[in-house]
Amino acid sequence: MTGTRQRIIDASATLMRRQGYEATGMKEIVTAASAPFGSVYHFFPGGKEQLGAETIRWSGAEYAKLLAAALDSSPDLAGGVRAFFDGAAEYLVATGYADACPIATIALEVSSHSEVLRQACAEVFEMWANDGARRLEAGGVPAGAARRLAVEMLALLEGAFVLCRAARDTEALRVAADAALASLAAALAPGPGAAAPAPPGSRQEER
Amino acid sequence: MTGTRQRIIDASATLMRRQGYEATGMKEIVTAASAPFGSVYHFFPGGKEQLGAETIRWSGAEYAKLLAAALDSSPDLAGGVRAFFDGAAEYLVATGYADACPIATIALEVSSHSEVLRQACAEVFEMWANDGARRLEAGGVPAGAARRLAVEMLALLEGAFVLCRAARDTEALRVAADAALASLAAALAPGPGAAAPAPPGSRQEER
DNA sequence: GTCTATACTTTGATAGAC
DNA sequence: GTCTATCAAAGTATAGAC
Repeated sequence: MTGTRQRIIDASATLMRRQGYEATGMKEIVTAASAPFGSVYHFFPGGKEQLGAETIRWSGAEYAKLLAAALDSSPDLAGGVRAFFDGAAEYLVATGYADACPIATIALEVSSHSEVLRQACAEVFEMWANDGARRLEAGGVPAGAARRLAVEMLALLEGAFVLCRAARDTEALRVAADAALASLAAALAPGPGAAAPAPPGSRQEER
Repeated sequence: MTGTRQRIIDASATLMRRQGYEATGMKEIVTAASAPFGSVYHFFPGGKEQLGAETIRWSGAEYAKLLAAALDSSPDLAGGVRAFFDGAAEYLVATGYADACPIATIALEVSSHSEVLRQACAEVFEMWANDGARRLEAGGVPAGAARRLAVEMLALLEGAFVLCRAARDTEALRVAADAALASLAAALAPGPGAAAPAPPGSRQEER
């Protein structure tokens, strides 16, 4: 049995992921969490902003686990990256194009409005980029290129989410996945200009 | 002297670009537009949703002009792409990381809430992708790769905007620009595996 | 600590004088 | 067509009984 406090965060995360921060009301959250209205101010005396900050950090940690699981699902890096993008697209379609990045909507909404929430989003993005860079480096990407490639992949993912949700179509995610894999292959190649051998089992695109 | 109606759209575009759709109030808009409150319902009988839709379409068309101007500023494609990303980063910093994509925040907010607004955003993104693909093709990118490359660049741009606004840092935009130029160079290369000659005057990165 | 009732503010929207 | 006054509803937040 999960506690009331965590149920509130769960409900907040689900609603804010789909609707954003501004459109999600405190009453809506406690209703979805099956909690009395007063509870939210008992557990989060800082009000909506505190709840928002905790929602962002919790969602960010959960999504990092998802990323790790996808990368672990394949022996080679390319397969893991492909699995993550494929899984994101599948989930997006399954939820009627509602559930993409758990914090991107909030990030854009609050960046110029709440320093507390903006920073919480920044920390989550930074954690994802760091985690990604470490995994890339462990998989053979040169140290000097790992961070750059991780940020590139994250930007491709986030941008594709924006386009896919608006279009109700997965084209952008498929394009982003191919682009991410092509950049990965280039980074894994021994030298610039030389063609990288395609890892076995990966659907390598040529560019 | 611009009309009241256009002044309202201007104000709406500026505010929604920075704060999004939900956080921007009708009263805030008419105040910024120096218009009486009743005017907004005189010109936009459909209320906030109609004003939002017109704001999205107008902002989208304006941004398309900006894209065209950047691409026209350089004789070669790579220089134009570089100019656009550089200009976006410069403007972002100049506005205190407030002004990035004019419609991305709205797109994420309303995608699961208003079909009218979602479609308006989808049409704008589609127009940008189409414009981009045509320019790429005119610049020498093979017909089969132009659309894919345009969508990739758009995703890189949108994703970088999300990351840059949250981090208050231009790293992601710089990474996205390099990635876009690398993909462009690969698409312009005569055959896969062969190195593309760097166009004169462009700051070509090797990967 | 759980829950209800309510205070106060702001929202989108309308009516109607001019 | 311009502008003011106002409405009903929803927003966040608080007080206080239990």
